[in-house]
Amino acid sequence: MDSDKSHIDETTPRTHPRARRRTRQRSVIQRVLLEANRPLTPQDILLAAQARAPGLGIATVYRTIHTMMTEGTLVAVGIPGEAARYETAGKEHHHHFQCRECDGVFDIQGCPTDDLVKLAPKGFRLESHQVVLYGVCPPCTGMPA
Amino acid sequence: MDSDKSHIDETTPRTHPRARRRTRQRSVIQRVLLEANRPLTPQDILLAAQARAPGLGIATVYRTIHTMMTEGTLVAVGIPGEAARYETAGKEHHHHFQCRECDGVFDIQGCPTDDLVKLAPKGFRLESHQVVLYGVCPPCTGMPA
DNA sequence: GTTTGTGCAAATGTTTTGCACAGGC
DNA sequence: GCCTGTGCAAAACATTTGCACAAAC
Repeated sequence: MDSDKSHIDETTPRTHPRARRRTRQRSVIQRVLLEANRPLTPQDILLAAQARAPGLGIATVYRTIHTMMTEGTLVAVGIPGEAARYETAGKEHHHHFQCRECDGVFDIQGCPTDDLVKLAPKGFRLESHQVVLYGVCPPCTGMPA
Repeated sequence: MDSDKSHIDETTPRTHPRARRRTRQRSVIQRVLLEANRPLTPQDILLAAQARAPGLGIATVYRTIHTMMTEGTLVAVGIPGEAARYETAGKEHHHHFQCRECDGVFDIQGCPTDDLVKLAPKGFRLESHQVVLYGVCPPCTGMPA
């Protein structure tokens, strides 16, 4: 659906059927994650990445996720009972809102860090935290987005 | 590849090969959930329930989880990248702490509700929320529990 | 040359579903 | 009798891993 060279530098020399696109798929995945302004599931990432690099496999998505999480450049966002979603860690510290109507996840600003720190019981070393708000997003309440 | 009766003594009245334990397994599962004072994974629930009702199947665990979530008597606790954990909803409102060393999840008391309410952007209808703190638990820091 | 990243497919793990049947009504 | 809950097994879906080989160095 897109001629590779159109927007992917990827310097693809296009030699054999399957001899190409051997350049860092990771960069493709990173771009997808950077451009999304909300957490994505592995499947979301796969689909978006395949649009840019056809043939990219799900294994590469998972491997890249793990690599980036280890590096600390990606964070997992937990949504109860659902597949994990991931987003780049570079962003300003923030939290999420999930709409129970459309299941969409939105970034929200602000964080009562000081209040959360007080929650950690004695003896527990607090390193990070996550807040998820649930409710209904503007479109789903009938309001304009 | 095992003769059923060979090792399932388990107080099995042993009438027919599989004519027994036909009573509400759900009550067994509910008891397990009530007695646990922390969120459990479906596998945790299965093991604990099987100790009380041998032969109870994983499908029953999942079906009961769904039923109870629909009723609102069970809530899912989201831990990024891991299997969902569940706990009874009746408890006092609280949140969780997960140790990154042992992966254990602990209940913690207190909740800065008022501060969290302020986080919801205009137009978003806030219905509930969840806070997860991450760090290291006392045993894993070398301190006595 | 060696090392690394990748696609593919198989393996593993998790959750859901179809079905037959026991128990409660 | 009918309805519901259940065990079992298979299916569906999610995630990880082994392997061969191309690309990068």
